[in-house]
Amino acid sequence: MNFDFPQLLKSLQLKVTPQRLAILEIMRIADTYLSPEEVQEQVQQRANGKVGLPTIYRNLEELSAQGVISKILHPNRQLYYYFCANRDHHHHFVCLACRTVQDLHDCGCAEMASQIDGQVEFQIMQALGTCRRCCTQNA
Amino acid sequence: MNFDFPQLLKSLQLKVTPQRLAILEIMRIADTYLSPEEVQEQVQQRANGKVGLPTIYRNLEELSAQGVISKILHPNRQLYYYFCANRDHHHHFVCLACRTVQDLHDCGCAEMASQIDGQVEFQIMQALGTCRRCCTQNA
DNA sequence: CTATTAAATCGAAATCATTTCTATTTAGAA
DNA sequence: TTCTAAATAGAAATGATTTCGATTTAATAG
Ligand SMILES: [Mn+2]
Ligand SMILES: [Mn+2]
Ligand SMILES: [Zn+2]
Ligand SMILES: [Zn+2]
Repeated sequence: MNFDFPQLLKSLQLKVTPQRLAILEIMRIADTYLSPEEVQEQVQQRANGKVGLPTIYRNLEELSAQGVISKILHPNRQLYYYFCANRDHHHHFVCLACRTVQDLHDCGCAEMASQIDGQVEFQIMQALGTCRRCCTQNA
Repeated sequence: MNFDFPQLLKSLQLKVTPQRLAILEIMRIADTYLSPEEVQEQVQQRANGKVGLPTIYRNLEELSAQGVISKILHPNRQLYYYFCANRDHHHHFVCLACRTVQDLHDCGCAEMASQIDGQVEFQIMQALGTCRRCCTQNA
């Protein structure tokens, strides 16, 4: 992954704004998935500058659409995003207790897609549950 | 699948109400996924009796939680449900154009779960796109 | 450096799918 | 038939997300 965010944004034809850089930096250092509101809080804490919530929503969605960050599918149906440095094709296991995310390689995506009679546009694949650490603590 | 819905409801410890039976019947005969509002419309058309929207929402969610119907993950983030008679473990390919659903067997769920360091509670897996029929028509 | 402009941001307000609430009804059991 | 927990109805609330119009700004060219 390219951690030169200004460069990254340029390559995506997006203007390099302080708001975007702040959002990207917060996502990069977060070790759990975050809601848009949480991203806003952290951006304000760190950068000490205000960023409007619509701006957060717009950018998180844009970055997600471009594959820079990934969207977490949560049972509560609200939006959460996670920055993953791993650029290889893979999926995630999400701990609902501590909000951490594990990478999952070895998926059956390709063979799954091969049995589809049509044009695949999205492939959703994600596991949810309780990570070992959280299992142990609450046992 | 047990198409004796009264029996099915009893086995799930749910009361056999006309509303539930109407919802189940509509879901069974639908050949596409449906939104709660669409279920309501069709229930009213067919049964000629009113069913409140909260009742529809509550029951669709309950039946989905019990595995009787499946929830469709749609990019617009609204709720959709689909009744699938196939009781074997499998997943779905959803056509966003005509709303039809294809069964997908041969998933890598098990091996995927095996690499997870924790307790899996949900496994989300779904493909979205355009079915061959729709591809052909719009070509 | 300045001018230009499309893109981006802002805050306020709107949206609307979904949920909650409470009174009433009803299925199922005794 | 009586009883009661479960289910339903309709009205109202909810609140995460989106939209809007005005303003600012990044990027480009001269
Ligand atoms: Mn990852
Ligand atoms: Mn199916
Ligand atoms: Zn955990
Ligand atoms: Zn189709």
